[in-house]
Amino acid sequence: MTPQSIPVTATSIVDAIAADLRARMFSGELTADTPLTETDMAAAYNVARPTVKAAIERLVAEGLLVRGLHKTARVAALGPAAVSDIYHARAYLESEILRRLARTRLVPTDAVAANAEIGRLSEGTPTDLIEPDIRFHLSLIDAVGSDRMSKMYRSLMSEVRLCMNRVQSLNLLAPGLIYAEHERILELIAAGEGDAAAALLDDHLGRARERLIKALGGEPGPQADAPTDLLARS
Amino acid sequence: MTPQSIPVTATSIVDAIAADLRARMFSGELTADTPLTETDMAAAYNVARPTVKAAIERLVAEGLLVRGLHKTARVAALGPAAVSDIYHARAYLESEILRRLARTRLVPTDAVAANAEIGRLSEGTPTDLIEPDIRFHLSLIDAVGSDRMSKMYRSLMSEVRLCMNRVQSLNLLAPGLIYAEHERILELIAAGEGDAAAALLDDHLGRARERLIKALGGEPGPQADAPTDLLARS
DNA sequence: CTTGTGAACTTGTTAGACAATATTCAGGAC
DNA sequence: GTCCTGAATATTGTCTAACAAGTTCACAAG
Repeated sequence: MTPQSIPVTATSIVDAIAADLRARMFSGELTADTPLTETDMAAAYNVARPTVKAAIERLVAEGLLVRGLHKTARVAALGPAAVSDIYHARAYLESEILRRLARTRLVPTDAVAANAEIGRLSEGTPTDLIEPDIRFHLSLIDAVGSDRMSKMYRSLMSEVRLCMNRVQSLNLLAPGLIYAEHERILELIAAGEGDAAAALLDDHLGRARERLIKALGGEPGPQADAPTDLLARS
Repeated sequence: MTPQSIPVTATSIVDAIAADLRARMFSGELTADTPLTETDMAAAYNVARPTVKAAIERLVAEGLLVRGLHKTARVAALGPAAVSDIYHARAYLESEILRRLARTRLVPTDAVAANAEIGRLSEGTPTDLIEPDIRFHLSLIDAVGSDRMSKMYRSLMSEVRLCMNRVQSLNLLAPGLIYAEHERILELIAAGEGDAAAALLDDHLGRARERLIKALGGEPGPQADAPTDLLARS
């Protein structure tokens, strides 16, 4: 999957640099608010400035970097508000997906395999659970076969991975509970109970959201969305 | 509470060119498969090639242009498979949104206004209905207050606008019916009947999808899209 | 008719440069 | 001492010119 050679000769240099920067952000080497000066990056990768500039702009479009006009790009510092938005969006996308899967009672085999791996890793460190957990949710989305849905959800998950390495104390994951809830979700899909599956997922993601926000030092406000612009219609 | 959001239009040349190209694609001036050669565009806009290159790459990331390595970028030719994918994704996003809105029984005022405009335009040409129709659906999404959901839905709608001008015979829109169904959706939200609202929207978008696919000369298969020439990016 | 060869065109990337803007830091006013 | 002001520095936005690498198409050879 990941292009292995750090020397940037694989496909497109811009692609390679963007992929490398992404990996370094996910691995925690590049922490939040780390500035990525174009000239420095160009020197580090031994390429010209426009090349690394294109890679940076791509990551800005993905939301992993932030930059203002004439300002140095920095690794996005996803705060409580961003985490809340990301997890709400995840819930919106995935709960509807569960309803559709439940209609056909189709249980993706990849999701089963990913959760089985989570079950086996109950003794490992919480960090090891991140990858299989992401695979579990991604396989559910991919099962509906919509390229655009998969792409959108992957974009959200990349932001999740970015803010995951902000909290060193990853005790926000309870392996046994996660495994059990995933398993229950798969059962509800097989049983055709879409509403129950969606409700459980809402709870599942809602608790993860609150824990992550608390770990980031924010107030876990249950909603705090849509304050204006709404009117009851009689 | 919100410290930012002062609408200063800090515009760069790249942004301006990207916006202009987008507008020209939506207006139908740039039709599907139109090649956008970098040197030609640079000459047309009287800017350097890297500048227009950045604008093109941005539109490629948005899915409005397609390009292979070392190949000229062209306006995306959204075929039946792409339209099916786009409308399914729309349904996934928006039906869940309707369920959440119905829980609080809050009807966005912008959606009411947009549909009222549709009602007044029942005599106009079908093309005039596109803008208010898009505004109607966008206001529903925006009402939940998730920046990422709004961004994702806007991305889908930009693709919709792009393939709209491929079909000159826009008789796929029945103004009266659209107005009535929109109104019914708002009523169901106000009544707290999320399931019914989601089901009606599914039908609403499903019929629009089939008409559009038929107008593009494809088979309106209910699901099961064979991935064709989507996103040649490596 | 198929297959290769080559020229023309286009993009990928580099180098250096200049202008515009942001940031920083020193110095002066109170 | 603190705050404001302004110049020096740093960084990005954009341009010009150029070369390398790849694609497309016409055309000739088999």
